[in-house]
Amino acid sequence: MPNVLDILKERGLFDNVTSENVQQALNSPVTVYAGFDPTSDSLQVGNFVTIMALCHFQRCGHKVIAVVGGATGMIGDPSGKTSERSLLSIEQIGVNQEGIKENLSRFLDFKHPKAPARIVNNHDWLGQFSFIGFLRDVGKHFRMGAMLGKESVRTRLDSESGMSFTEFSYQMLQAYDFLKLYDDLGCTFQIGGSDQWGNITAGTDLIRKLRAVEAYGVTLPLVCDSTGQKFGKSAGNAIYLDHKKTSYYDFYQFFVRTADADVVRFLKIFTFLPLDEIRQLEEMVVKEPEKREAQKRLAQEITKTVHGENGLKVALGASAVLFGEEMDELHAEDLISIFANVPSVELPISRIVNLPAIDVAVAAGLCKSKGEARRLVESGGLYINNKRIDGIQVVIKPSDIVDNRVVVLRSGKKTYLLLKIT
RNA sequence: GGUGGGGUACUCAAGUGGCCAACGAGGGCAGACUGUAAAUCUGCUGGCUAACGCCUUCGAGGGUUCGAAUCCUUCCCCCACCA
Repeated sequence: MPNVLDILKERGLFDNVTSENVQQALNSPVTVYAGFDPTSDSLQVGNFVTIMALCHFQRCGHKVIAVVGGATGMIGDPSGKTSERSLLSIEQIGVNQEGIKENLSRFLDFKHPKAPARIVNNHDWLGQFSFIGFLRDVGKHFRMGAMLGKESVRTRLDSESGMSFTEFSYQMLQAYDFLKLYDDLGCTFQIGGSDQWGNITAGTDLIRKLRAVEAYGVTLPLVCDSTGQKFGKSAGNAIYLDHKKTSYYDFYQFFVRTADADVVRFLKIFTFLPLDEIRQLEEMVVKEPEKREAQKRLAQEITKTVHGENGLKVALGASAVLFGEEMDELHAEDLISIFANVPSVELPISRIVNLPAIDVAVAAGLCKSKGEARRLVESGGLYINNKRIDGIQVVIKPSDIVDNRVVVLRSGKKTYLLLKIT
């Protein structure tokens, strides 16, 4: 059995460990957990690093647990945040938790005969506590000095915005999660982003103190692109795993647009491709960067994992057309299938024909306001059926509606939206 | 509880009675160039309007004034020190 730590290291998924004994401890099967915040009903590609790491653990024969932070999500982790976040309702967290379960099932094997992955919700145990009970049973074991020394606490205390007691308490909750998982499921490992260091060590400390057992933590790098931006955002919007939130096409395209400087690193982190194969792709980036073979491969691999063969097919089809020929000879059927499950809006014909293009762009949601639509046209960035609109007075003609059924709206080079006539 | 500092658009940050829809930077959007890359250059970046212009916005409310983000007042919130 390969040591998972070696794999993490060679794939650029390793940041730090809490103990020198980690490598050795991983020579035999262990139980490992990672937490996921239920801030949305779908995970984002920003969660990939943690997900991939969990996958590698499972592939190496370890038991993996995904913890949905149903309770901690109601508090808000201050780590890596500059300001306190708003609290989520219990109902919303329930909805989000279901979505996250579904997302993870695409990566982790929950039916593995020997070591099936499992998902638990920390609200199941943290929700049981009374305030007094928690302070007596858990809070008693925490020292102020250690808590105040945490990076996440110090940065916030030094900042303008300060920190509430609620957030300050977060580390105790996460530490208790770890303890609980150790007691109930024999979990001795926690993985998380490098910003989780303080929370993870809070847990290993608590377990050592109360159970006289060494528990371990492995932190993963915070993945940024070559411009220093945190990985996973496109135009400020997160890329979600749920195709209703991020279409197959947009998902695929997000990865196709990876910069040359990042693509090899991302292949290692976000795919299971053998390193030999990645090296070959690396050569192609150097020799024929304009072909974008590595980027395409990256996008294909990830899209296939997340959305399956079918999702990939849709994304490839759409990409081929939209970055290929004119769409004059295409019919409504083609367009609808190309745009299957991608951003599309239905409008009655009365809100389209003979109306200014800018009004339609707003009605379809391509632009937020008429002013924005006007500016878009003035800068030459609005297209109807891939033809540039060259004046704010241009109206949509009946002939612009392909087969009387659809209109393709486009903003800039790559933002497409299909308008269906009802 | 006391004293002092602060709350400005997506973010940071100027502005301290009219020239402020509000300097500047970042971010974002669009255009050019290109390889659906990077870098660079250009325009835009509260709402409505073809436009003149009108409307809403500077923590919240009230007030002074011909006129306030700017002055007064009450309240809320944050930071620092003291208790």
